[in-house]
Formats: sequence, structure tokens, C-alpha cells
Amino acid sequence: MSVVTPPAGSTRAATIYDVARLAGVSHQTVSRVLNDEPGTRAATRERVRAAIASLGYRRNSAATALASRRSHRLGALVTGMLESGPSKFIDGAATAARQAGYVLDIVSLDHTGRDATQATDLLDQHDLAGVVILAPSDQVHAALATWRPRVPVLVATALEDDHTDPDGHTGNTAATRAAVEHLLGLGHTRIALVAGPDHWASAAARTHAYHATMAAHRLPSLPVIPGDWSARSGHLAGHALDPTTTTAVLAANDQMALGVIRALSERGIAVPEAISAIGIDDIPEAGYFLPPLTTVHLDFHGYGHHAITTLLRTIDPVGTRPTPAPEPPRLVVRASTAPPVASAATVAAPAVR
Amino acid sequence: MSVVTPPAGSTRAATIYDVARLAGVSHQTVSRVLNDEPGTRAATRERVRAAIASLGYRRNSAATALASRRSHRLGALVTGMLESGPSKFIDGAATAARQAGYVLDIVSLDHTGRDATQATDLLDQHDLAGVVILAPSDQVHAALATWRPRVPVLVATALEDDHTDPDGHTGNTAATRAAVEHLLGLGHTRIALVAGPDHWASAAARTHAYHATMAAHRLPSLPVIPGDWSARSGHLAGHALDPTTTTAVLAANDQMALGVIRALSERGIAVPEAISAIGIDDIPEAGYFLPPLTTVHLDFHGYGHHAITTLLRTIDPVGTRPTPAPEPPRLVVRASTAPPVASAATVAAPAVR
DNA sequence: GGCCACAGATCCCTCGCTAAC
DNA sequence: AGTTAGCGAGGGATCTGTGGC
Repeated sequence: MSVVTPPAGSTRAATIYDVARLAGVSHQTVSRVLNDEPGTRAATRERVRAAIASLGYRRNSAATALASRRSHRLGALVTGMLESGPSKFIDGAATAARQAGYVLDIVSLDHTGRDATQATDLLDQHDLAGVVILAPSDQVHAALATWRPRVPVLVATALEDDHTDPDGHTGNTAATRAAVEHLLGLGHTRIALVAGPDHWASAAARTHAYHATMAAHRLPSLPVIPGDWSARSGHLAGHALDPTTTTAVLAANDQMALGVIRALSERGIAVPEAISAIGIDDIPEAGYFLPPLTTVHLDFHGYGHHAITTLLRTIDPVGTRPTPAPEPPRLVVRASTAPPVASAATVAAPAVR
Repeated sequence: MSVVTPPAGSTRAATIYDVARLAGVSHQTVSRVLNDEPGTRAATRERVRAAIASLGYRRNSAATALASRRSHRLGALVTGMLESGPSKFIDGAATAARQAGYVLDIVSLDHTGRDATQATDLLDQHDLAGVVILAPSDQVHAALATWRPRVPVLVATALEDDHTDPDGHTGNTAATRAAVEHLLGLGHTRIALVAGPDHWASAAARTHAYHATMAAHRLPSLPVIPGDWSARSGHLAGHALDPTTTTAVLAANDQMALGVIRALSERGIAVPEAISAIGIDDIPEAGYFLPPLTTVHLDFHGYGHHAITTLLRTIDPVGTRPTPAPEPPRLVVRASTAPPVASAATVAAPAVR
């Protein structure tokens, strides 16, 4: 891990004036060539291009930004980068940004929203063309409420999106519904939820969707078992589960589902024979759990990509290519779910076989 | 997922000239106050501060960068953001950058090094103070070979680091050695390796360390089983394993270890009773696998943090606080490893009990 | 009253580029 | 196609006021 510093006496970087002199044109002509503006003869353009190449000229984006009052930088205010969802989102966003010739400035924030002011200061300061906020927490929302950004802002995973929009923009609602209905379809009626942390918007959306789906099928929700996305919290939840009143568990993400399965295994409760377990997200490892986890695939990479292109479209309506829509949530049935056994567990509903 | 655009007629952002007029001083005085330079009376300074606050002034970083030829931006050229290691590394890096008042510009690159030129162009262009490269692949290295950056560059996870430095800066060597020696200590001698993709520097380092550690103990290496970091490839590897000549498996990361364990379970081979399995990385889920995975914890977050502060120290030797060193790799013994059974498996070495 | 030293504030030019003429 | 004038800041030289002798 060593730092390589460029040679100290390295010559000053070339400017458009240097290029202009070498090509025998005015600096404005160089500017025109750089920006693909009309008004230069093909021959001139070629001469300029050659000069650019021979000098190794790179445009100075600070000067460009200053003069044009535009920049090719996008900000991303991010919470929970370590979670698999957010990190895939960022990857998709960074990729989309780069494809469009932008860089993504990452400003990470913890979920408490502490230092939110410092973060928004940074964003305000660094002349960005737009900002994507992936701040799934209420507290971050609150901390950001007073912020008056000067550039277009896209808030991904906002609470309201998922509650009001039946399609669930970030897929939370649709994914949760798919999971619950899969269990319902197998014949389960006593379905427990291990929820994500309340203050995360997507956790709240999933919890909400669980209740809504159960209600839509005229089934009572079971008391929600709280979790914090981690396998550890799923493990705790799995120990708290009452196998006499529950035949299936929906964990709000795959990591918690893993913890639940391990807890049940410790208690000698077989999955899926005694209790079915299902997750949400479809992390790459989910298919290799014991048993392989039934879950709902979510296209976080696509959401990130889509967020950036959506943002870019309002910044630069003409220059932005249409973006492929993210894939809708997709149920992936593996081996952790099965029909309930006709046993004491099915207290309320008559056993159907 | 909607874009909020600031009111169209929003007033032009305040400049230092506006601040100066309001405070009744020259713009240069404002500049001094902004940069905490000496030479302003306390009373004047307060007046300027008040004007700044009342106008909501934010300095324009493009103008600052242009005029001062310095920026508060760091670039990160990143490959494999989806892997858990890199994403933690970036989180640590982004946090460290923000603490130092910098933002991290992420430019993501796929591991083939395709588009490397466009990526380095982006980096060259965006007047950065320095660049961190987390490009663990040979191909990226090759693509970058022709790049002559103008700013200090820190290459994390370079091949040579791990091979020449016994401490293994990124922990690969030390972690691998710890894993192998743990198995050795349990009495295993027939230890197989499921390797990461060759072209990743850290995979190569781990493979190298495996051979070196075996050799140091005068034990033959077993043929290396190739993998690609994924649980899927671990699963394939687990099926390829010969249980008659192998008593333990080291997987180069935890995901592959998961796949191996699942494959062995499918084949009716008990872990750890028949074959021990160990991973590297200690992902948060590792403790909840069945059985809980013995692995080596790696402080990726710390590496990222450390990379940035190391880079900043060469950029701004005085202004950078000393950084806490990343934690060294640490063996985490859980339940997937056990002494070998005295059976046919121990062909070469006499069974020790 | 004149001279100097010096902090405190100002003036002008510059950075590299875009935009209007 | 070229000329000229900014964009918003920083850097150094320069001016102003104060106090000491």
C-alpha cells in the first residue's frame, strides 16, 4: 500500500491555449472542438484533435464548471453502505454515472442522521449537477428536512413511495406481497414477520405490506418480531418464535432469514418441514443456505442505475439515453418453504390437504 | 422515486462579493475569514461571519479549485464493488474522506479493465487531490499501466505487497497463514484450497500464502480447486472434492466456504466431523451458517480508512491526523473445524490421537 | 512635526474555460 | 472562425491608518 507521486518537476498541464497555439487556431476553436459544437471545418478539427493528443491535453473541469455553471458530478448521500442492498444500489449508480460521463461523489452518513448538516454542507459546496439520496432512515429524513438544496434531488426509498404506490417503486411492497402470498398459496395462515429496523423506510414498507397483505386475505397478522437486518437479530428472533402458533416465517431480508433458520435448527425445529422460512432480497448466497432459501429477488443494481438516469434526465433532458427499467421483484422458490403440516400448529385454520 | 427540482427563479447563489458588500469589507477580507488566515480583526471577522450566515453563502469549490490549483476531492477507482470486501473498503474510505473534509469520487470499473481509458480520463479531468485504486485484478493493472496520473496515487491490494511483505498489508497473507495453521494445529495435513479468481490480486496472494504455509510445514499442497469468490463456485468445488484424500478445506472467502459446506452436505459428508471447512473474511453472516463457520476476520473498513489517510498524508502532511492502524487479521474459531478423524482419509500421515 | 514599522484591509491580476459579440 | 468579457475565488503587491519614537 504505497503512494506513487508524480515527478515533482512535472510540467504544468496543457491548457486550451497551448493546444490552440500548436494547432494554429484560437482557443475558442479548441473549445468548440472539445464540445462538439458546430462551426469548425473538418480539417481544422482534425488539427486540433492532433494537437490535443500530442500535448496530452485534458480539460480542467473546475474551469469548465466555473465558466459554464454546470458540472459533471453527481452526489450520493448514502446510509447503510454496508448492507447488501445499498451497496448494490451504489454500484449501479456509479456505473450509470460513469457511462454518462459523470462521477459520483459519495457522502456516507450513518442512520442516525448525525452530521447531516456537515454532509449537506459538503454537497452544497461541491457544485454538483444533482444529488441522489439513499437515506432509508426516518432520522435522516428529519435531519434533511431543513436542507434547501440548489440542485435537483432524487430521493430513493422514500417512505411514501412504497405506501402510496401499489407497484412499490423500490420493490418493497411488491416483494413482500409476493413472499406472503407464496406462503399463503402453500396453505399457511399463521405467518410471522421478523421485521427490519423501524426507522428504515424499506423496513417500514415491508412491515406495512405484510400487514396489508394479511388483511387483504382476511387473516390476522401475528405480533411482529423486531430485527435489525442482521443475521444475529434473526437468530434472536428465531429463538423467540412460538412453533405452536406459527407455521411460517417471513424475514424482511435474507440475512435475518439465515439467523432464523439457524435458531430453529438449534431448537430442533426442521425447516421447512415444521416451519417454513422465506426471505427478501435474494442475496447471492441465499441459494446455498441449508436449506436453500426461498426468497424474492430485488434488482438493487437496476434501481441504482435507474435512479441516476432518472436524475440525469431532469438535468439534461436531451443528452440522456433512455434507461432500461429495473426488473420487477421476482419470487425465487427454493427449499425453505413447504406446505404446513396438519398439526397442532394450525390452530385457527382447518388443515387442508 | 421522484426528482425534486429547486424553484426555477431561485436567486443566484451568493458570492464572496455579496458577502463583502453586506459586511462592508472587500472580498479579499472575506476570503481570509473563510480560510482562517491571520490578518483580520476579531470584530471584522464576526461581521463577515454574520454576513455569510445571513446570506447562506457557500463557497464555490470550482472557483476555489481553479484559483488555488488544489481541490478537496479524492478519486476512487474501484472494481468489484459488489463483493463484501470492496464495499466495506469503500465505506471506510468514504468515511475517512468526509472526516477530513474531502469527498470521494467513485469511478467504478469492471474487473476486465474494459473502459479503463474512459475511467482514467474521468479521473484526470476531475481535478482530484489524489486517487485510490482498489483494482484487485491483473487486467485492471494492465489497463492502468499506461496511465500517467498527475496526482498522488495509492494502489491498495497490489500483488507485490502481499508477496513481499510478511505482514501482508491487506492481510491476505497473514489471514491465509492463520487459517492454514489453525487446521494444521488441529492435526490436519491434507488441506485443500478453493481459490479465488487468479486475476484478483488478493486471490493470488491467498493462493500463494497457502502454498507457502504448507511448504513451511514441509507438507505437500493439494491441487488447487479454482473458484470465483461466489457461493456457486464453492458449491461446484465442494462437489469436486475427494473426501478420501482430503480432511480439511480452506476456502479463499466465506461465500465459497458456504458453497463447499452445502455441497458436502448434499453428498452426506458431515462438516466438521468428516471434513473441516474454514473461510476467510468473516462476513457478518458467517456465524450463522450451519455449522457456524470458522474463518479469519479481516478489517476491510479499516483498510479503506487507512488508505485514505495514508494518501492524504502525502497530499497534506500537516493537516492530516494520524490514523489508527487497521486491525490485524484475527482467527475466529466457530464450529466448522475439528480434528480429523483417524480414517482412510489420512493416507500419508499416520493418524495421531 | 516627521519618520518608520506594521497590522489590517484593498487593488489588480490570474486560474482555464465558456458565451456573447 | 476570432475577440473580449466574464465565471468566483486566491495571491501578492499596494494602500491606509495607527502607534511609537
